Amino acid sequence: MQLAGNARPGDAVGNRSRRSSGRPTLADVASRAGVGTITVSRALRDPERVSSELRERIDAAITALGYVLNPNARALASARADVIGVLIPSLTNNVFAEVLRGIHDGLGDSALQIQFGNTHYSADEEERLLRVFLGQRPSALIVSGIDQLPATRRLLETAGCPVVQIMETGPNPIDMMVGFSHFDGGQQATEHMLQIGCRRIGFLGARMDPRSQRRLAGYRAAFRATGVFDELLVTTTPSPSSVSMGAYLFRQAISKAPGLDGVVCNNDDLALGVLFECNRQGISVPDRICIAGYNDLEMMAVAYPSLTSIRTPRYEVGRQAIAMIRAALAGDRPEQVIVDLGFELKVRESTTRQ
Amino acid sequence: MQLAGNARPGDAVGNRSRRSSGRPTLADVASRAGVGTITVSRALRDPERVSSELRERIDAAITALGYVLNPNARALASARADVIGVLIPSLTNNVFAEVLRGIHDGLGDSALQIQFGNTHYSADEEERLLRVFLGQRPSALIVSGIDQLPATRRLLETAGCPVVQIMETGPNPIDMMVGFSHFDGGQQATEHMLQIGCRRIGFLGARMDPRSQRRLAGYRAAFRATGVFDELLVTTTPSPSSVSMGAYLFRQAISKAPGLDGVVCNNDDLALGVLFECNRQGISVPDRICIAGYNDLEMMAVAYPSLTSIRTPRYEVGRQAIAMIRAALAGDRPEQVIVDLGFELKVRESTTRQ
DNA sequence: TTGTAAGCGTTATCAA
DNA sequence: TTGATAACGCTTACAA
Repeated sequence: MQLAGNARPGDAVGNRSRRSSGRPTLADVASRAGVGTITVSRALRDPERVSSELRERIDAAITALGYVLNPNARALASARADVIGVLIPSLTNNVFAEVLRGIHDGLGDSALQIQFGNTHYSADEEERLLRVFLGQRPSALIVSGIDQLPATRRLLETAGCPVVQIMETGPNPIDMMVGFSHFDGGQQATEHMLQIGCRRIGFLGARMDPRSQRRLAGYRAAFRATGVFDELLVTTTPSPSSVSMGAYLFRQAISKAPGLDGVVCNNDDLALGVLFECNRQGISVPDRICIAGYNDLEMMAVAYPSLTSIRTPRYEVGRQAIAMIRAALAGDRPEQVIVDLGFELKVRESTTRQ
Repeated sequence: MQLAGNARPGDAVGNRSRRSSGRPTLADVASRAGVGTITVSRALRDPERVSSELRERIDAAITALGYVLNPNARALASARADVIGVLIPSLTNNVFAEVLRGIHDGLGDSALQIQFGNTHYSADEEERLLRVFLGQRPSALIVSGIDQLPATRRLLETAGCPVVQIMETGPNPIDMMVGFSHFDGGQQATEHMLQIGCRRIGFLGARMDPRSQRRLAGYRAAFRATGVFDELLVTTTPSPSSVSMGAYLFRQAISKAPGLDGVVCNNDDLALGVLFECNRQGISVPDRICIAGYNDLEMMAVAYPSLTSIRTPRYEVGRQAIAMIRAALAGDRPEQVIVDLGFELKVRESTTRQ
């Protein structure tokens, strides 16, 4: 990396205008290697198509010059940026942070970059960001959930690139989908509690975005088969989810729904808050109150008592989304465009009664 | 937005080559408004410098055409991308997720975009990503911590754009710095425990990145003044931090350091794990063991007993970093290039003895 | 397999 | 204040 010594090859110094960035360009590499610029371009994109002799000379020149390709010039010339636009509703929600981690890991050594947008759970903001992203002609797009606005959906349908809806599955994919059923998760957690003998099972929910709504719907469905339902058992808030919100909602629930003997929570933060509040009030878990969370964050298994939860494959969702995009970009679009990664009910001490 | 109807103005259809993306360009806007392209460009960048009459015609044309500026072309022509490169060590660590949130919020309506890189706590990966970022000629760079490799530091010093080191402060800023002292945090938490009467205070640490090391150093320093130190009190692991790791480290600590009566934890996840383990083993908190965490995540105040922690201004660090960058980009570089945002010891039940 | 010429859509330069 | 022209660094189209 003799950047200082000869970043500017002799034959180019004179030509270099004041506008130049001063960094070596493809042309610099080409002239140093004694080949045409297009050959260097090809050597970079598809080494197979360049003779091994030239390839070696080019590689040497690149190393000597410390050359780095200018992605803006590439994007401009090819009318296509090596960028995947990712729209997710929250950064601080651990669940989406793990999706993002899966996406990054899925990228591996590919040249693709992630352009990330935080919609703050707003469909309007999602559409606004999408328009910005589209201006860059991204290679692919990832959006969260399946409840896009009609106009957003139209934009995505005509985006001219692979689109993956993540975290949920449903009937009408825009293009591809990777996720799991939130309805089933809510239902299964509730059925499990009914099975172990709970009768007055509350539902605690915060934020209540579309996925939360479907978990709630699943909870209601579980009662239709077995239990006796009471609207007072449901306690929700549009406010963001947090551990303290879990404690707060539980206080509300227990005061308005007499005989409460279990709570199905919208997510793990709420569940942890419920556990703490039970500890504080001296309410025994699981003897008097059973608790179930959603997502199965790492802490659930360690809590005392350990907390039952629905394990969701969020990291895998990110990886799978990228895998499908890379396949589509490589020309072989996956046959299965709707991938349901499922979930797993992790039964722990908080719903285990002797 | 009559995109469908006349996205391609009549006078441009014939000229448009097959390479074109099909989207309206600056030239399309210009010809529709009856002005030169450069005038449209100016109207976009600095409306003040264009007469109000032309500005109106241009705005009308932009709306009619549904024009969106091509950032790649802009970056290529100006040799400068409206991108801020952000290098942080982890995505799933809640602390950095909040820094990122602060950064995003600090951006507000500015045209700046974030390009994010995950170093996975590796200095080599940091340098590799930095080289990639530098290829895009970013408007500014944000890096985590103050322990860059010498070569990384040199790259940053010659990057030719504002650079902010975040999450820590120290003596030799590359350019600017926003953070707080981890040494002081570790020291203050430990001194607090010594004050309330603990004598055998353990230190639990995971990951042990440079910031963790300095917290540990602060912990040691607290003993120098008051307590009697014993190397057996320190239990660390290079493995990532987690709640279960907290429980695990505590089991180790209590078995090797007889008489342990308090633990200062590297972060809140570990502290929560300690609390759960104490619950599990029937060890009373704070009567027999006092606990302190680090960062003061939201759950700490809700836990039962509530957990003492060092409140760190991570969201504010992100906002402040962007504020300093925007100021520098606007031409008035902050006078104070090292900003120490401080921290606050939050004393709670886990270190409150009657 | 390699090269030439002509863009890609914007902005810097210089002139009017 | 406005505009014509030439970059910016790369890739597509076409030719050899």
